[in-house]
Amino acid sequence: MAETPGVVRITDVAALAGVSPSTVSKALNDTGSLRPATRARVREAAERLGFVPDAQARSLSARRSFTVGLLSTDSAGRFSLPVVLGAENALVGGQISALLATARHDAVREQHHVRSLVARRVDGIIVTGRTTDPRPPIRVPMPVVYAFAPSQDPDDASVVPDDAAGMTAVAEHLLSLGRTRVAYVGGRGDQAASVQRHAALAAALAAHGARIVGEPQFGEWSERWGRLAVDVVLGDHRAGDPLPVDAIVFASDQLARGGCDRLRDRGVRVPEDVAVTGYDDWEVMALASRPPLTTVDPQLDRLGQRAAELLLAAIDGRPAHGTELSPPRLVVRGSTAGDS
Amino acid sequence: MAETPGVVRITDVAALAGVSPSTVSKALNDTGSLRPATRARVREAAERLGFVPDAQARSLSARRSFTVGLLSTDSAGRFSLPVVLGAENALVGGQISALLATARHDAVREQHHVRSLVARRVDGIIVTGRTTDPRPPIRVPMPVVYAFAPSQDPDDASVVPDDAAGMTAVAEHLLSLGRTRVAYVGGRGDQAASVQRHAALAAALAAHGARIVGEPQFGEWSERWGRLAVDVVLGDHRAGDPLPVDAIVFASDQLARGGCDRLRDRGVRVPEDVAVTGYDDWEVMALASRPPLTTVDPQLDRLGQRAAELLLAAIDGRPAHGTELSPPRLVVRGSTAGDS
DNA sequence: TACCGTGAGGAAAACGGATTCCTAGTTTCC
DNA sequence: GGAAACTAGGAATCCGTTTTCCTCACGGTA
Repeated sequence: MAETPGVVRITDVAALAGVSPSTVSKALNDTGSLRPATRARVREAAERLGFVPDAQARSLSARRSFTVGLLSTDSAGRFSLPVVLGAENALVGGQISALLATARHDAVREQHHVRSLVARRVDGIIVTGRTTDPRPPIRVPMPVVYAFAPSQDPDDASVVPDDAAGMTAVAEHLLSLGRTRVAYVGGRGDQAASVQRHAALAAALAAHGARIVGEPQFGEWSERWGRLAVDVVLGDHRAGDPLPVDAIVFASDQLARGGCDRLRDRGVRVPEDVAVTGYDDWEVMALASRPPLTTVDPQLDRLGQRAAELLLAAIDGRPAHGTELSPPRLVVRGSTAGDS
Repeated sequence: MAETPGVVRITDVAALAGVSPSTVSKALNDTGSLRPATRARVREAAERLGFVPDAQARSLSARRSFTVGLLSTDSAGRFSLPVVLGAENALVGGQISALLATARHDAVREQHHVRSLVARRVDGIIVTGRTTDPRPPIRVPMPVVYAFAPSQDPDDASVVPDDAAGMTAVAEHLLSLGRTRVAYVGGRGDQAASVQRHAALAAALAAHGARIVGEPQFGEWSERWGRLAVDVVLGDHRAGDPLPVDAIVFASDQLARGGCDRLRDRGVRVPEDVAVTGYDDWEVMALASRPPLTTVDPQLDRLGQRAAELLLAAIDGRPAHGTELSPPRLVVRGSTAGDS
């Protein structure tokens, strides 16, 4: 093959600067001892030619690939996508490239992807999942950080959203508005997100002498269930009667949006009669809801970023252990406060 | 460095199969002349060990990296995500890995990513965008396929959703239901998706002797605008009066959902009085709408897959030129048909 | 002036594992 | 029994950057 056009090699830079390739390498990597003038001349030549060192050749001597794998069990990506993007973004800063591997919830495919990443000698892997339920660890000869879905092995490095902090913020927000009769509506009862959020809400309310009204309601993660759950919570309440609750905490924005719709249908005013909160800050839901939802933004991009930081540190020989919580952010909108 | 544990090399397979590395290579690549029995034995050994050839070493002799870049201008990814996933999926089949590069709508960052991909000697690049509006081409010394957002250069290989086909299907569906007084509500008037869909709808209706009632309405891609647009379309219509339209075609599911909500608020029955259609088949919108939306699924995963196929062909020396249309699929639900 | 230390830059080896000639050994068929 | 065809191994090859020596020149010191 003739030399590929458009690709600039270190020898081209060397020729333009009138030095040897090794000098170029030293100049660009700030190693060796060179006269400042030479260094500058080489730098300028590299700049002029738009030289970017060949990553493959680079990894040859460096014995690392400057590449990490992003393994996602969740191809649909409602949650893992922001995590992946956050991670990718943080990696770019460190001159690291991201290999995408989506396994669409299929163990065989995942195994295949893992092998492929190992074959490519990635420096590390970030594993994300579809839910916050702990997942089986992968066994690979390089550092791994689990993001969003933690590893079942508590010694592995994981970063998960701090749902307890999120729900505590919700509870304190509601209490500060004087709401004390709070109902909880979750999604699937077999998932950590439903259960943990309930537990955190109950604990936060209890800490201020309040508690959840009635049983927590579990169903599915859909607007439909949000609507139905409102009927369950309100029971046979009729317009004019005193309401059994003055706030409903939903475990997702979808649920909360369905809830708002149903409350409106039944003539219950939000937030005057009943305050409503969601979770996730999925803007397309939270903003389209009437009224817009007070919710918790889990800041998944930051979570992904943090996972990338931990992975880079591990690659650098400073591995982390255990599960780290990534802080959420309360977003107050019209469904609890009257101002919008 | 001692041999990294967990990494299976060709020598390991060779040892297990009791042959030499070169024999393993020939067996797995179907080259050279080997006894079928030997081939089978090697294959089994490779299978047992989970051998995946080191991509770097492979690229040494093959003079290609077996890696392609997925350059996305759209980090949020409502549309580019399915495209990227579809592409990634198609690539995996060809033993190709996907390097993710998201540029979040920033030319400088994009340039940086492009350089990085070139430095990694990717075999090709798939470029996706946030909208279907044509985008400036990138200049790189390897094949490029533009997916979703076509290149401004008509000679470049692009794959875009066939909105005309989608809207034609919508028009024919409505006409088959006897609806002839059709209004159109688009999103942003400066975007191709809004404008082209309108043109296609108008043309399809005209082909059957019908035409769009009133002016096309353009606004923004939100449920809010969908609601407002209904008021514009219905004008000062009051319950009981004959309606000015018997169908409203919205350019997105979000718009259509807002439209349905507003129609219901005003006492107009969907689909009995007015049929409603959306676009995108964004399930979280289309299914949560009351009634569920008849819509067009652009099948973006297939589009991404097709882009990957074209790229692989181009890498293989058979480049494509011009823009290819990727077929959509009409999804009929309760907002036009009564059955659900 | 001779010697040594040091700074600057070049030459060449190392990096890595799959691939691919080329050749030797083995079978098969007249 | 010999020649052709087949099978499989040995060793060179692939790539561009990094890194390790080395050399050479220069200046300071004895």
